[in-house]
Amino acid sequence: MLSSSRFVVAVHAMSVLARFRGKGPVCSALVAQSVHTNPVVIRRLMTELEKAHLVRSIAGRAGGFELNRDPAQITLADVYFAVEDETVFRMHKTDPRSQCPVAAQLGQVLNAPLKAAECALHSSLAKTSIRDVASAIV
Amino acid sequence: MLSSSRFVVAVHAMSVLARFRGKGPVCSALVAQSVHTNPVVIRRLMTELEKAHLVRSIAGRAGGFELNRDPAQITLADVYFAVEDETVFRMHKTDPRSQCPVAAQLGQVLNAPLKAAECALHSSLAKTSIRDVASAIV
DNA sequence: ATATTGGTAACTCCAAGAGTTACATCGTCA
DNA sequence: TGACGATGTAACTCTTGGAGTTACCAATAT
Repeated sequence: MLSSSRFVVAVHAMSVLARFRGKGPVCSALVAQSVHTNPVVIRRLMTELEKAHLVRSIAGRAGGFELNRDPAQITLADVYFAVEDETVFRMHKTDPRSQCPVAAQLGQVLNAPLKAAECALHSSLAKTSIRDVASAIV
Repeated sequence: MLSSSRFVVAVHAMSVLARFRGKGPVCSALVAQSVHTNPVVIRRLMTELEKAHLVRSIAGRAGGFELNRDPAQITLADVYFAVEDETVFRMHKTDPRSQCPVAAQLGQVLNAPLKAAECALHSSLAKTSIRDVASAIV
């Protein structure tokens, strides 16, 4: 499985937005300070979250980012799959015409169980919402 | 989530070993040919699988690798966690003394749901054995 | 003895994330 | 309407980690 810290950072950012909900947009610099990173990194993440309709951006002066839905309606699964576009399992190159039947057929054989595992991960992450996370923070 | 192709390659190698089970050890060069990689890469992987007691190595001439258990008793979860030692989710650095309560507490708050998700992944992968994989290959 | 195999160190190569700087663009507000 | 403060994004560097490769030592069957 390939993992960066993108997912956790995205959850972090979404939690900040949740806590500022109703108080106007939050600028990337403020989120970046909390995450302890660069504003551009946050904006790039936000671009992906916006594509997934989880946040919206407001341009211009006094602009920033807001959650695009009730935080109770945004789950960790939503965030995960918005930001980690790769599939969970990375295949190596297999040659379907290989002499070795394992090399030739492994991809197809693993397809179902790996999909199932990805589904299980999704279901588990879907049980926790951004509201759950944000409200657990004092 | 951080993913390399290590997991899938390990399953590939284990499947090859399963098919040669009872016919003596399989050398790294043969596995490497099937996986289409370098024998050293296979040996390095095998070292990790051996630490997890999934395979054993036989040194010297006519040596190689064998499964260390009945392939029906080795699951994809065993292989996954033998080879992807990282936890599934990578945290960013958080400062517990941060002014921002999100930064200070996020790690602790996410701990349980992320553990649960990792568990769910484990359970799903545990449903498929190396025997299942190997026997699905003609 | 010798040939063949694993074990492992040391190095290079490559890809991807993260960080940074710079700048165009947008929209508010004085 | 003009300036300011924000996003959007390109371009670049730095770092990290996996993968590939070469080389050589240790082990062991023949």
